[in-house]
Amino acid sequence: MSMQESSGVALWRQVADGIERGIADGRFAAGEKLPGEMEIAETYRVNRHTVRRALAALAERGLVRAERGSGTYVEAQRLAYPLRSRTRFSEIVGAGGHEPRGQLIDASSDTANREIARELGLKIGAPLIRIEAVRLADRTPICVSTTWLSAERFPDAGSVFANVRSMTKLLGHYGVKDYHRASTRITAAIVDATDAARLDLPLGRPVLVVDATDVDMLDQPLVTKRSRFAAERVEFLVENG
Amino acid sequence: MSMQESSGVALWRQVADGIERGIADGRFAAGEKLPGEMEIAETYRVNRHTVRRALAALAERGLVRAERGSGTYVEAQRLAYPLRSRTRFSEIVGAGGHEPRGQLIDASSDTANREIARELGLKIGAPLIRIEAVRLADRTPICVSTTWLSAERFPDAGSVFANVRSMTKLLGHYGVKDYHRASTRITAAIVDATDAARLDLPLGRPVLVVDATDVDMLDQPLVTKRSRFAAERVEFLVENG
DNA sequence: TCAAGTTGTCTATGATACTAGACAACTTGA
DNA sequence: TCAAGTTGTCTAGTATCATAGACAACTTGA
Repeated sequence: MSMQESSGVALWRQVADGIERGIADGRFAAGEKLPGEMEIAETYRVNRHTVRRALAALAERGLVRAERGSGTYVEAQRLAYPLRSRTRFSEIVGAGGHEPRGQLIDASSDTANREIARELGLKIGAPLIRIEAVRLADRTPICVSTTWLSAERFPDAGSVFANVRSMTKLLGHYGVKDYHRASTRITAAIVDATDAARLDLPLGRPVLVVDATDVDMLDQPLVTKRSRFAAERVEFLVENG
Repeated sequence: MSMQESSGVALWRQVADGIERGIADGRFAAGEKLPGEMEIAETYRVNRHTVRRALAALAERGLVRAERGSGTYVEAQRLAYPLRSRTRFSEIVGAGGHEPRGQLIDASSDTANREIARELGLKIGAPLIRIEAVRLADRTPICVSTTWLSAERFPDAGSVFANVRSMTKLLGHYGVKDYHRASTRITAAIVDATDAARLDLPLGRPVLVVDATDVDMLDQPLVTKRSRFAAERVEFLVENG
């Protein structure tokens, strides 16, 4: 069968636009499996290779993700993550209509190096508790963070976090009613092997690395942490002014 | 120079869209000459042939018209031609901001065939006056019409029309103060050679063929006519309700 | 009448788009 | 373990897109 008209818009682009419209208007929900390439080819009356071209274009933009042997899936919308003074993972994720989850990976003892000592207002070598945790929205890992707290001020913080699975609740357990972000530094890197496994992320993908320190209402440092966000799953929003 | 990106939209289409936008927002006024093909090619950084492809697409849609040796011109906006009970060419054209003109081509005697006799309420073979006229907006021919009137009721109508060049005025000359459209039938056809010359239209172009009969306030038939409109120059508006 | 500038048409070449078929690699569920 | 279904990757052929150059046909204005 021949082209009926030369519209000046490539077939693969027409297919890609059609699928994108389907995603935008919810006909294909986030995380859902698209029809097979063959089926798409039939509905649009084009060759399977043309469909693959369309899907490749969508994949490059992060709208879909192909899994060999399984299917092509609609990528979850990037989580909008506003960077405000008051930054609570659970609140941000909940506001996005997702269920926030936290999962303890490891809690151990550590001692303050110079940077952490400066951030927390402690002496170098001061006893610390280091908490490794992964935080998820619904079932999707969003970030892994390494959090350091003073072992003197927050004794046994590791087992407390294992129970409450939320930094906000952990601090509340120690009588901290409120806290806010004192400083935030953002860089990017390639995910390392251990983080890749924890984030369920292929090797080679970029992560957003966030170094942050939270303080209480008297500006006393509470915790400092380094979080690694799967770049393709979040979008930081900086609020100016 | 190579393509900077594969957008899935053909270059000629991008050029065509750009020019069309220019026409739509008035950067290229109706009747105005577009830049030369070479100049357009330079501004869009494409080959002249690519520009020609774009212009051909626009010409096919009637937006521009190429004149060999001279240039490519923006076609006049299609004349909005409402089809109402009260249909006066001069009023419609005047309302569009154009100067209505009429030009007598031929006036001759005729006799009523069955159709015309029925439309005008005459007997078959009744004497008629047949007027061939072309009607223009500014200097652009819009339509040619063949009008039949009863020779008994409108004696010498041909020479009267030659003077007043308006059907409304002609009827007024015979004491008809007002009239309105009784019936309108619309079809389409390909322009014939004589009409093509009168409309200044290339052969092969479509025309809208309108058969209409006007009656006076007592519903007595006055004139019946067949008009051929250059399809690319008008746009009939049917007002519902 | 002539020169400059315009659109129209031809040939040619390379890049890209689309189709077609085959098979490999992988996942899933029975 | 196996069969069915999925995506990934080849090769190949045809059509369209885009570029390039040359010249014809025509219009315009000096």
